[in-house]
Amino acid sequence: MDVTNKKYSNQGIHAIAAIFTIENDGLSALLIKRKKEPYKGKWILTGGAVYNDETVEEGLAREIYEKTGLKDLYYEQFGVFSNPNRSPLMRMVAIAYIALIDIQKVKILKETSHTQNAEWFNINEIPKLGYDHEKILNEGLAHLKKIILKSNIVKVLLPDKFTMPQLQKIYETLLNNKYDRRNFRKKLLSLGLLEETEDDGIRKVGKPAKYYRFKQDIVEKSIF
Amino acid sequence: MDVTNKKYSNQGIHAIAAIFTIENDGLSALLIKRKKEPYKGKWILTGGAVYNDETVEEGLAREIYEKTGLKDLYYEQFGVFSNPNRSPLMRMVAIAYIALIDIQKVKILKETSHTQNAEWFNINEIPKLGYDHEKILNEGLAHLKKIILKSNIVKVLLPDKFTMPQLQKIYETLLNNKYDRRNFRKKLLSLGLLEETEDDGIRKVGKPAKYYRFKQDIVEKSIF
DNA sequence: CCAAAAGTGTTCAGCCTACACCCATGC
DNA sequence: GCATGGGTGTAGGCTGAACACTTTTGG
Repeated sequence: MDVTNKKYSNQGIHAIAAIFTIENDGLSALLIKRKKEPYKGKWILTGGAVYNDETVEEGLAREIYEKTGLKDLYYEQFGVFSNPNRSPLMRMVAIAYIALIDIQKVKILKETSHTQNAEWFNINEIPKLGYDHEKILNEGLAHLKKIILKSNIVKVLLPDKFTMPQLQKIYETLLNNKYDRRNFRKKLLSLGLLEETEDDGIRKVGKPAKYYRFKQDIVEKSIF
Repeated sequence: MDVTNKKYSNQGIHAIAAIFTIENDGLSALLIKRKKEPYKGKWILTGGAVYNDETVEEGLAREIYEKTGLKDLYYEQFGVFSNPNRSPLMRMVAIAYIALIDIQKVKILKETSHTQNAEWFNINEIPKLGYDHEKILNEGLAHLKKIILKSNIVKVLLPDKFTMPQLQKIYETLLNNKYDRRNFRKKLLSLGLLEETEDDGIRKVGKPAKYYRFKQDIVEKSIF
């Protein structure tokens, strides 16, 4: 192709992630407060321009680490946003991902991280966002709800060991639904993805729950 | 962002489609014979660089029309290929789509089109492809097989009116499976997506089949 | 011993699977 | 009238939904 042709020059790629986690009070998304124009002072999703020598996913991981201190997230590409005017300075095509992380990993990091400008927002309390990020976040959320049904992706939102009630709560939060305790347990165990593991010794009120873990990594399998 | 920073300069976007149709002898993909270096003489998928003033999907539709004469296909984005060396002249990120079209529309076009370099290949007889297009085609095919289960996407592979056996054959081809005629009919009718329509008058051997059409456009609904 | 939370089993309905015979047409 | 291809119904097994009581712990 003709490298100097004006039709193609000055294009760039944005890698952008809607980062989600589950907190006690439900699903949360991570937002960054922008420090520079354009959209100075606005909340936006995490991401940025991809360098020439990295894949889009490498660029995304780098941007997330630089801006939030988080790493080793689970990523999944779900869309492309390419309105020619979506970014004011030059033509940028956004490649959009959802990224998922277990809240416990976030908590461990929080004490040492450079997250002064990053904050978790409950999904029902998202402010207005800069760029086209509101659209990206909404489509990312829809994608998350879809994939939660079709694989054991919840694995990445949970600690290594977890109880049935914890697992059930995540499905109920994400799918905005209630399930019968007995049926839920039967269903999840029948999928053959879980194995029982030993108690973690922490005692709370009530009968202690059994602990489980996922036998294998992410697998495509219809959950509901 | 800094528009002149070397880290970001000289990037471009490829929109690339694995175009599929159903012919009598099964699923076929459209390939283009490349006329220039690099990969001169090799078969590749349809696509090309996106202009500054168009969305990726607009660029894709334009490229497909320029190179094959086809238009009004159904598109669905399924992946991003961004190995920094995937294209020799400059850094190009490929945004990959599947595109689907009814073979009858292709036949009508064929007589007048500029498709000297485009040819349909049965999916089991694909030659070696240039660039990373073999990988893109394989992942596109996997995507197609997935979505066929979850929506009435077959609509775009069929003429407006079709018979149950025609419909069944498409599912069997794509899913590489056999279904019982009675159960297939029951299942498809129970989804409520089809309505009976009048015969097209064309007579062949055997008892004439009833004709159906889809009541509405593409809908997400689990088919199997 | 009381409150809190988790574990457990059975019944019913709807759906999927397997399966064989009759019917309308062209030649 | 025969060959070709399409249409149709039923019985059994499986899966998902509804539902209430018992068990273990902390205080």
